[in-house]
Amino acid sequence: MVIQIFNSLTRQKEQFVPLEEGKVKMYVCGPTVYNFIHIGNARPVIVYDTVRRYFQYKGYDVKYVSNFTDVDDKIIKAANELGEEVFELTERFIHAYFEDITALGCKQADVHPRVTNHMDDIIEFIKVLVEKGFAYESQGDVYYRTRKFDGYGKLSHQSIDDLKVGARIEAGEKKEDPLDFALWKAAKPGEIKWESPWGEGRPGWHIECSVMAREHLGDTIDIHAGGQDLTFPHHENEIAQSEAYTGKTFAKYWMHNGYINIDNEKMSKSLGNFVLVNDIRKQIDPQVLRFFMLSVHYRHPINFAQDLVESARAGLERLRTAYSNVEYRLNAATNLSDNGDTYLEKIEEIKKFFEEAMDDDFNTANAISALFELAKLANTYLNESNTEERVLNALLQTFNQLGEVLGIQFKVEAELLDEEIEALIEERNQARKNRDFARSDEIRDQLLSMNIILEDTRQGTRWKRGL
RNA sequence: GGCGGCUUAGCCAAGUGGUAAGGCACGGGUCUGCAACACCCUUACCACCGGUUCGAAUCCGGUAGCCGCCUCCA
Repeated sequence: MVIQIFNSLTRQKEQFVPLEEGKVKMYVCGPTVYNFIHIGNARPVIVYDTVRRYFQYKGYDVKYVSNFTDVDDKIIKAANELGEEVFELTERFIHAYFEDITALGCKQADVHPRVTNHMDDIIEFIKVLVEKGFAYESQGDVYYRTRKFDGYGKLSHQSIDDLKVGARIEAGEKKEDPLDFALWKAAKPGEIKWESPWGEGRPGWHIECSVMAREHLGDTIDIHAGGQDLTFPHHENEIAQSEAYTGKTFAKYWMHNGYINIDNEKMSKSLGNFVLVNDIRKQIDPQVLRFFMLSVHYRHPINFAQDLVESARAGLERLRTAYSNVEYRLNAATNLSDNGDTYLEKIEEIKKFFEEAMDDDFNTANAISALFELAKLANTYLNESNTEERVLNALLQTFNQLGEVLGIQFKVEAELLDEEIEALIEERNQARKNRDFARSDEIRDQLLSMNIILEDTRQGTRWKRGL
């Protein structure tokens, strides 16, 4: 099957055809590193990590690039407020970023380019745009001449004149046209700065992505992705810069994920309802957060609320329980059943359903429903009196394969109980044999208070930790 | 004003022409010493109005409500 991607550029689902057979070149706009990331920043990281994982599952060789914006106004402001050097601040939050996304089950990109490491490339790029007449210098700033670029507005589907209506016109404007945007900004006294043909300064916000995408992935890339809010102006401007520079298509497919609301309200500074990944992942299992995010289609808004996360938690727990129950049964497989093939076929059907869901514009909500089907199948199988290792193994393997695509682990690391707890379980089983249920219930409650949940089965007493 | 999105059961959420996946919660049942896990059963006037069609949650038109973007920083 072929993957269909909803392309923001055409506003349609399109078949994914790679530029180069078997390869995918992806660029995902990364964070401006002046603070810890919040869950709104985390959504694209999780979503596109999953996209990447699915391409890999399908056998593609993916080159995944995601930048760090490590110099910009917000960073300079934060550094000033904290009395910290810009590079110290950014280094600190880049480190924190990796910690956060790793906890969320996201792999690092193949390349994490930083603006400050590409200053020469950026200056060179701007120079070419000036030479070609797509940019002009004005009092130490350099601006992009949007009127000069024919396709301006094609991503946000706005005509340049409509855009102009909304554009701010400010006094003392150094731009020729209000729609023009800065490629290079002259440094103000005391600000971090780099030498350039236009004087000391630093790059504008949009130019970095054009430069770094080209540097690491080439003139044309397969997929360029980011949050919906980046469509305009950021991505529109990237297209203008890159296509003016190369004369080629910048990105074939544009993907944009929806926003996150907090308790049905927009996350905003004024409301003070920012949820930092660094805080929330200490309260909620980050795997639950990831599972929660993937339970909604990536292009739709998602509402972050305690009861909804709790419901996701319960769902993930159901999947994990099914997984560990299959594992537990592996020790008691009789290999006597005669309906193993039927189950193996059903597993294949579920896998197919999963793939069809993911092929259809990465419909993770449906993909997750396939996992619930798998759990139900596993549970039904475990109710059979005879089970075969090959079926149990196929169930576990499928859980693992599909979980790998979503970045969700069902397997809980094997853990040895202390002798004390083992002894308690043993004591309880003795008590049960002796029909001393008062004592056995007492022990069960005692273990429960240690977050150890006991489940009695025909094959013995199994235990798990609460999620 | 321009462009776009959303409205499906108590809650969440799939579903773009053939009378509604899945999850959470609730209720009933089976299993269990009791539980837990699990399984079975039950639960939908698809915002509203009109149209196209043999047939629409799905297409078209309209209405209502909610939401996003329309250039950072100064």
